[in-house]
Amino acid sequence: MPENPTRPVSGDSGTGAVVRRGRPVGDREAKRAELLKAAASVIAQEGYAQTSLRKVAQRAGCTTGAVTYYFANKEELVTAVAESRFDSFDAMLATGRTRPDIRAILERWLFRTADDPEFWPVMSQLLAHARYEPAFAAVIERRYARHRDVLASLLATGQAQGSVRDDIPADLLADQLGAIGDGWTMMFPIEPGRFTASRVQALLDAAVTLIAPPSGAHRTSGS
Amino acid sequence: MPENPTRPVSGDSGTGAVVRRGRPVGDREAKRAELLKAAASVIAQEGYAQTSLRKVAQRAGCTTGAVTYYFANKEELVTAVAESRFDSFDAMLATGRTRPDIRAILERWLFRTADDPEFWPVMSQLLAHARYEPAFAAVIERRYARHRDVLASLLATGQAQGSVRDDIPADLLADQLGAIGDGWTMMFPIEPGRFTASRVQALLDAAVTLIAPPSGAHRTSGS
Amino acid sequence: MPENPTRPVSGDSGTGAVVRRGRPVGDREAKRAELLKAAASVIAQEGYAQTSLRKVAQRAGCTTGAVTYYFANKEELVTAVAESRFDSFDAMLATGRTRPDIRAILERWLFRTADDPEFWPVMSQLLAHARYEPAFAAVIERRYARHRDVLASLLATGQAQGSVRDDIPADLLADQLGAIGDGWTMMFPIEPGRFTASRVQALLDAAVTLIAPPSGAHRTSGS
Amino acid sequence: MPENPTRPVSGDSGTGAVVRRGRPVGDREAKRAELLKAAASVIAQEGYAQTSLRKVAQRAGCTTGAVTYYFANKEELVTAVAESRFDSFDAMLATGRTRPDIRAILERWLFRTADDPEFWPVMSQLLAHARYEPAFAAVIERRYARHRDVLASLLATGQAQGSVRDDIPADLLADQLGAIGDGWTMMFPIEPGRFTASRVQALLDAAVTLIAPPSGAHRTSGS
DNA sequence: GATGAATGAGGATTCATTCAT
DNA sequence: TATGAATGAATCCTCATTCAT
Repeated sequence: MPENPTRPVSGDSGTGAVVRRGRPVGDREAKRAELLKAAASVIAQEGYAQTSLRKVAQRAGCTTGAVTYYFANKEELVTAVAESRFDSFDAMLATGRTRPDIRAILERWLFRTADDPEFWPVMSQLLAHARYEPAFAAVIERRYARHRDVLASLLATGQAQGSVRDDIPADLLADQLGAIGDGWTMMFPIEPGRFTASRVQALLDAAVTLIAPPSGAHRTSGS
Repeated sequence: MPENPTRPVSGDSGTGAVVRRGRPVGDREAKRAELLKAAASVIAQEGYAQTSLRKVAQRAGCTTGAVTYYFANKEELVTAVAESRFDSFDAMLATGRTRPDIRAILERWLFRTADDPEFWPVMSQLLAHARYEPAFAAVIERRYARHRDVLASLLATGQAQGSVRDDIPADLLADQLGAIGDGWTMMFPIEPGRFTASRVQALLDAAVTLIAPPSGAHRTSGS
Repeated sequence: MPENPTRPVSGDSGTGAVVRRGRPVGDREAKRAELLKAAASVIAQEGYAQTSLRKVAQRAGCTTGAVTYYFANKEELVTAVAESRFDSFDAMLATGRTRPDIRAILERWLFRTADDPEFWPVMSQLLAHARYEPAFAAVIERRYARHRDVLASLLATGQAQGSVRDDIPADLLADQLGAIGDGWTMMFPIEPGRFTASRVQALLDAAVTLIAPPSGAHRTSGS
Repeated sequence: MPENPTRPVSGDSGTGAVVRRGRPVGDREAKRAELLKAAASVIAQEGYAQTSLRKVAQRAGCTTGAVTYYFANKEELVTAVAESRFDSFDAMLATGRTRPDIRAILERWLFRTADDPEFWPVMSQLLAHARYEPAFAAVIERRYARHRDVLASLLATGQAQGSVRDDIPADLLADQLGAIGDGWTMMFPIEPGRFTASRVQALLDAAVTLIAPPSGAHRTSGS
């Protein structure tokens, strides 16, 4: 009988690369990552309510027994999916952290879809379900708080440099931008047609203008 | 074990109406509204994924058969719930339309919870599920488009009057505010503790400041 | 009220095999055959319209879940029943093929009940339902065509040997005999009392006389 | 409360014409005939297993209450459908009874579809279900016995006139022809494509040849 | 370590029937 | 006379979970 598989994964497991350190065979983490990928895929394509362990197993090309072997139960699987998504989001934010270009960061923040088209659908499903799965809500709360802190300190830096308006505290600005990101996360899967490239650019310009210092305001164009 | 089906049920169903076999007064719409209320309540408290017709029936104090009598299937029920929620939101917006105070409108818009504490949870569940129920996504799209138009024209009026910044087109501003509202709709059920009255006021102030004309910017306080 | 699902079931399921949770010996085909037998039995005794997966499960001494585990859905189960019936009919025809006695063959063909008293009722139910289950009609068509071919070639041989009238093409004779078999298949379950042994013998004699060469006609006696 | 509606209809009600004698309004029999037609139509198109009172009511353009008002229960409705089908079959046979042309009679007997394309499907469904509905089997038995008698006496007449072979008793011949008719009744709905006009003619010729006196045998052609 | 057979509760939906109006 | 609201059991099917192998 395996050791209790309830131990959460804390490594970066969201980039799709299979992590292989030490023993290269029978890698438990690799198998878990594989299942997480399959689970995220099912959630994105079928919706949380229609996600079943059976479908995840089929997508991963294994048996139902394997899923419950690697994850104690459904809740644990879903929670792990959430963790891995946040990992991948964190990795995305970390990229190019060298030059803190506020526009580039916002772009990644608000339209976090570049490399992973399933990111938005998955996150919207997880967010919606968080309220009803306490262990799961905890993950969201913890990770979101961290994100808000990162974003707030980024904005504070911007305010100190004069590139961000300082008539609103950085933490409130971070909350507003976070809410905008969440709002788009929800709407994008429903109305993808409304989010053309040019519309996204215009929305981004508008967001930058909103948080720019008053003197730096510049006219943006609608779609 | 089922009860003898020939014995008429005479218990109180909760609304004070006595439930009987046979043909009661045919107030079809009232009964539908009652069921919609029950459905919304279940969705809010249990989440969409855990909502079943059986639970809705129990909450409404009737049998499952009664639910499927009034609504052809689950999809129809849920879609009707969505419509009714939008109706109540529209009614809320219409109230006090006489003086278009931008702050009051935003308050109602972004924190649409005053009279209906279940509004946010229900909407967040419906939004999340819209993608996977086409008939349902159609309702969302149609209603949201209307809302955005209303908000955009409101903001355009504000721009003409000088109370709203005009360096961003009204439709883009409306989109941003809509996204903020959706974002909070999602987060509020997950982290209600974060949305204290004072924090909500601060967020509202910040939002007003964001869309105010540059010259009218005024310092807001964080939480 | 359901029993505690953690307690393993240990009762005898009727066939002598002890039913247990977990992974038993994986004799998939044997279990399927067992379920098919149960299904045929239910169809024969209750009629297709009153056949449910639950009844099949009860007859087989297992749970409904087990049935849907071995057969994706009802249609697949019923189709498999049809195939297995045809298999058994084919096997019956093949028996004693050594001496092609036309009367013995007809007897087996028209009164295919010798070893399996449920054969007629099952076939009549399946036949009647075939029209409304395409996947199922396909099985019937394919198998019936083969049977007609076998019968026609048999009759052609008889014609060549002079034991079968040759003023009617063999394929038409085969169709007529096939129709007679189907007709009796339908009527036997409804009026079993009419099919006494002597009446069956008389019908068989009459059928043989019908297809005998004119010169070989001999007087048969009624019931 | 209406009088007990269990009294069976015994008039000719199968030609589709609405019977109106005496009081022309509120004609109970007319309404029943209308419902019977709807029921037969549903049985033919959906199959017995998929026939529900609701569907019958929809097809007839009335409420479910109306159906249970005119027929005590489903069994009574179905039994009445059977009676009406036999009525229409009897009427068909009675037509042109003046000159007892054996071939014309057989044609009507075996291919009773000329004026009512739903006749075969309905009869095949009713036949298949008869075994499991005693009240219903009784109707079948009684009516079939009458038909066999009619056919047997017809054949006996033919034998006396020398137009039918007399080496097989008339009652056995009638049974065989009846079985052929039933067999085709079953197969026609499943494989309509096999029953082309020319094939039907060939089958008919073959049947006539089968029962013709040995000396009168003539070569028929296959399809 | 990993499988997959089996479970049984619960899912949505359909149904024949009842009966107050 | 005729309606249609309401019932509750039964339908097929899916599910997370268990566990002998």
